[in-house]
Amino acid sequence: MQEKYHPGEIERSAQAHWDSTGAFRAAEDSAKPKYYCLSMFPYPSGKLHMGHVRNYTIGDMLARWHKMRGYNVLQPMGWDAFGLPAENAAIQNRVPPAKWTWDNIAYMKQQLKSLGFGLDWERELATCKPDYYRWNQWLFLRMLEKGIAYKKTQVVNWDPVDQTVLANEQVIEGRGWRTGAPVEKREIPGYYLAITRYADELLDALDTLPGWPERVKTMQANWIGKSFGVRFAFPYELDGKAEKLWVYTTRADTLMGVTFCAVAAEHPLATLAAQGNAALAAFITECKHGSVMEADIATMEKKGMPTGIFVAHPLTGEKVEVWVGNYVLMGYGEGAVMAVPAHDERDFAFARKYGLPIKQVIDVPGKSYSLDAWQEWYADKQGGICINSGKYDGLGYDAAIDAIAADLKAKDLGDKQVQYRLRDWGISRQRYWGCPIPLIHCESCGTVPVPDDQLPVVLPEDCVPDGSGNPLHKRADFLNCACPRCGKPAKRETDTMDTFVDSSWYYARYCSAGNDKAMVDERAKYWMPADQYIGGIEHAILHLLYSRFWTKAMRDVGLVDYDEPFANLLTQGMVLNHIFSRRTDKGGLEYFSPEEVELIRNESGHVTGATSKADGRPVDYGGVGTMSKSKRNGVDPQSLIEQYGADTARFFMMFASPPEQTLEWSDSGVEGAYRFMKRVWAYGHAVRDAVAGKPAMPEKLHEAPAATRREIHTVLKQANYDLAKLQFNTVASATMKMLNALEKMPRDADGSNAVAAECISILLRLLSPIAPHVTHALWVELGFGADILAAPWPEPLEAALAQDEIELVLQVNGKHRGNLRVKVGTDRTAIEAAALASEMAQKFMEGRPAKKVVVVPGRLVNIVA
RNA sequence: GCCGGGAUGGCGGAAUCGGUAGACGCAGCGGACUCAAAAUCCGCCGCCGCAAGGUGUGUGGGUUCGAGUCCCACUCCCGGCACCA
Repeated sequence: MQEKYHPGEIERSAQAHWDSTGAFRAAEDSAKPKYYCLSMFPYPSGKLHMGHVRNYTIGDMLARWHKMRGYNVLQPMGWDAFGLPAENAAIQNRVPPAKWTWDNIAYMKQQLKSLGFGLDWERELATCKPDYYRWNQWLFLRMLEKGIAYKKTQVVNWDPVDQTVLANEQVIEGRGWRTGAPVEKREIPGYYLAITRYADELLDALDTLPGWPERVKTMQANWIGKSFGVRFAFPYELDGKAEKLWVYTTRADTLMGVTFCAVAAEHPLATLAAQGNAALAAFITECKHGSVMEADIATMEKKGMPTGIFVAHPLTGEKVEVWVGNYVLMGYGEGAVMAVPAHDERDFAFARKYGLPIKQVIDVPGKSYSLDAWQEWYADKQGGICINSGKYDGLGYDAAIDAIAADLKAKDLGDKQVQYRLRDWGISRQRYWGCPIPLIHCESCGTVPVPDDQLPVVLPEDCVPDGSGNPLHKRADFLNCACPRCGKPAKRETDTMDTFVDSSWYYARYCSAGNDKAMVDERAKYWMPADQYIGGIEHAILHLLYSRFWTKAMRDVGLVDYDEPFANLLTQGMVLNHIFSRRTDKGGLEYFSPEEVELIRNESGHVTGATSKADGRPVDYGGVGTMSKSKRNGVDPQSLIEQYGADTARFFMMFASPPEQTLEWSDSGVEGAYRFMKRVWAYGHAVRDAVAGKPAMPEKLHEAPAATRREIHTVLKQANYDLAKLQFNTVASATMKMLNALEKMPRDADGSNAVAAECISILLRLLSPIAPHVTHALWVELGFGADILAAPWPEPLEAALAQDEIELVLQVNGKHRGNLRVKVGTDRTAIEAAALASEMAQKFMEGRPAKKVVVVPGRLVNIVA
């Protein structure tokens, strides 16, 4: 064994040991309690980035910690292998997405191995493999049978130049990213999953997840957005026939303040009014431009135009004009809203812009209403009472809604209704690199499901998309088939599934690896639900909600017997880096990686801009943002691993900040982690002979070794507390504190060898989940055993922690003035007396008598003078 | 815009229940070793001040013997917003 620290050799040898002993192969038949440690699988974008290193180091840390605490641990890994970046790479390099994806997987797998993660590779999966995605297709067909999957129209971003559907990400300021052409909204048919049927269960079951962060549960609850309101109609006549314009509101108490209604551009009333009204037709066309993203819609200028159509107020019969508003969405609610400008901020702004009447119907005592500016209280539900509302005057929020809903019901014009913000999950994608939707279109039989025995519908792997639509349209061998019902020639569906489908159940498939007869089997019942799920906070809503829904759907098909997939959730913060971009000639956006630019900083060191190293011209600085392939701001950990080794990379990543916190990337500081690894290695060698003698701990230790031992056990106690909180940065710093203390301990006093032996064994075990290679090598070298993974997790000893004096903080009037040493167990009166008698207290009391003395046991004394 | 989160030295961060603000590192400064450099080791290190001391946790208020921590109002930054994953 070498005295100098060579991480490359140490790490190769430790990894070879784990491989040859099958250290991380998980078996179901263990008497130990199981611990399923699951990290979100990566998209194979090419190389690992720092977010992956952070994610998987956290997971590996938890897995190894639990293994040493006696759990039967499963930690699998796989690939979220379908998706848009593979098509983008194909457009750029003319390489089939399949080849690009498999090459990336091979490279990233080798990177994961070099980081020493304790993964069970025998359960590896990739969602782009037919033996995986056939089960997406199979369950989709079950959902179709149960009516959970159904067809309706969806609104998509349409690039009129490339003649293709764009992802939201591909729309930049309302234009196509490649063509720069203004994007249009287009309605096309697609398949939906009725997640809203599970809305109540998805909401209520959040209470059964104590191991989930409150913030994630709050976000999901708000996303589901259960509201109690009133669905009612404004009656009107059309060609002599009675019609109704339906709307939904949570503010029925303000119904008497309605001064107009607004409908979406796609609403039938808008279409009707546009006939013979060229201006309105033009406005409706204008509304159909722009992106479908909610953020864009919410921030764009609110515009509207009257239709000339009037409906009747359901209670007063007064005429109310219908407007078309660009902010009303057809796909949400009824595609129409009532407008109460006096008590809704958006309606208020809209009414003021177009000179529409504003009628105050809610009053809060002590406040005065003014049309000059919107005030927060106008929308207050709690303190207000109805005014200008006829028979409802004087009623509060709840009473008014009850009365108004009852009157609407009596007129058969509406009733109370529970509504959700959550919408059904549209899973159709007009893209090539995804799981084919297993349907066949037959001229005689219509849409026919592919029979189970013909699954999977295999995606051809040799297509190369060119940016102008789905290449499957040109693949005769894929497209043409026989109708399963009548046998006549038919066409396959070319839409593929949203990749969120793939990631909604992969964790259950790890547990049933290799089964070609069933989606999941008995083994899933052993391992699921996952005891710990770890992944980025950016998945707080969509991926986690879809997975919860998919689990319930699988349960209802009888595949699994659990209700929720993830018992405990750790949402790691994003790893951020600077973003640089430049507008292309066509109006698209080109990103620059941080290595390709020279930074411009202001006096305080903040980045304000940059220039390209290639051409010297300025690039736009977009602030910091999450590391992503598309923004080209990811940092490849490979150079770190090569230069310093995996242990340093892992240690630094854990040390840098607590897991849940956002981390702005900077590689200064890696040196410190590397220095620490070298010091651990050197200290191990320095005490090797002392430890080899297996020195016994004496009954009575000398003062110096006793103090060192107390410090190590105190730090260990804190570290174990921090581990339970999943606060790994202070666990890393605890190992540094331990080494500092051990290095300072004089090695000649009686018992110092025994303390060194005990404490280095504690240090190595505490450090092993973070830096498993160096600790594995030293554990063996120092003769503690053949495998540190088999060693028990260290616990602090009470005997080592005992002390007879403690130091209290002495304050005068709340200001820290000194310290006070007292024997353990000194009573309050004696502490007060000692405090008052102390020199510092006398000095700062300046002769004033003590009005009060606050004693916090074990902590401080505060004299109020 | 809406929903969720965050802000502490030059930098990353620590401070468990409201009780010594800045643990542990990075950077910096001074020193030792060296022909020299690297590596390593020792010391200093929030700001103002010679010192005593004062001051300090994004901003402004409040509660308390005592506030980074609790309350109110605000600013900026990050994540999500349903076709990035």
